[in-house]
Amino acid sequence: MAIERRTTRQKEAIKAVLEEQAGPLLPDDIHRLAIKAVPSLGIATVYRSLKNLQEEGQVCCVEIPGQPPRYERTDKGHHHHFHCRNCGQVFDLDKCVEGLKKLAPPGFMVTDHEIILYGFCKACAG
Amino acid sequence: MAIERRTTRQKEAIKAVLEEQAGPLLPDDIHRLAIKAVPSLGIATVYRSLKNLQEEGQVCCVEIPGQPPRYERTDKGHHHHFHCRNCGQVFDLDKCVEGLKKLAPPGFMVTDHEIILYGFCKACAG
DNA sequence: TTGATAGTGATTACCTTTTATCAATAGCCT
DNA sequence: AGGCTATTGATAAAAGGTAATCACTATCAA
Repeated sequence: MAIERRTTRQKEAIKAVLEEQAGPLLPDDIHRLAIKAVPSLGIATVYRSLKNLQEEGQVCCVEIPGQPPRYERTDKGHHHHFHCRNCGQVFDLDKCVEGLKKLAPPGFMVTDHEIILYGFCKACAG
Repeated sequence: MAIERRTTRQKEAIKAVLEEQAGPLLPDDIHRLAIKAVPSLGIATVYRSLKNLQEEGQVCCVEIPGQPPRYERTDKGHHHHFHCRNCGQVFDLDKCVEGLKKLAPPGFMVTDHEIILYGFCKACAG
């Protein structure tokens, strides 16, 4: 049978951090934020929980080229990301664009896509 | 003074591979292809040459999320990439789309962007 | 042709992120 | 409350890609 899952303060804290946050977070960010609720929280537990949450489909992985994976809730629907070149933060973009499939050459089958905008966020551009 | 640069069979072979190839290549791909011209070619030389070519502006780095950097010539102009989920190859897409800057929230400054299509290339979809 | 030295190749070291280890702790069922 | 065992935290170690080392080779100016 499947392994019994127990509710722990650590897991709850990690889930809460992902719940509150708008954009995707690095494991280290999650650790830094969740440690406020559970000071003893270790980074290994963050990685373990993220793995479990991914398997359960509650969390997914967001990759910005050249950077380690970030994680966010899966319940946000189709969206893309903005990466600030100054502060490094990643923001969600809720809209998408049309005509992406037309970029592919004939014979190519497009199943999905990714758009990443780069620049300066409101705080860094101001 | 700057270090004197010498012409070698190794560098020429690496440049030739990048010249011929359509899409961006992994260091390992470059090695595998260039070794046909120079059988003794070591992987270290590939990394060294790529670094030099980047500094000289002849080559740039292309990153597909979750994958190690690939390299391609810089003389191809603005374009995007298609990543085949079956064979893993990366193809160039010469067109782009409009309205990308509109995806960013008010106050955000967009300097550049990246579009990556995923799916199956002609050979793998057929 | 020759000599100074940039370049090479095999290997090792490195760096960063992620996973494994393991004794100790803490959920949860009875 | 008691006991089984999932979970934790500190640490070591793995994994993957890249850079450093160093003795040897090869380029190129003289």
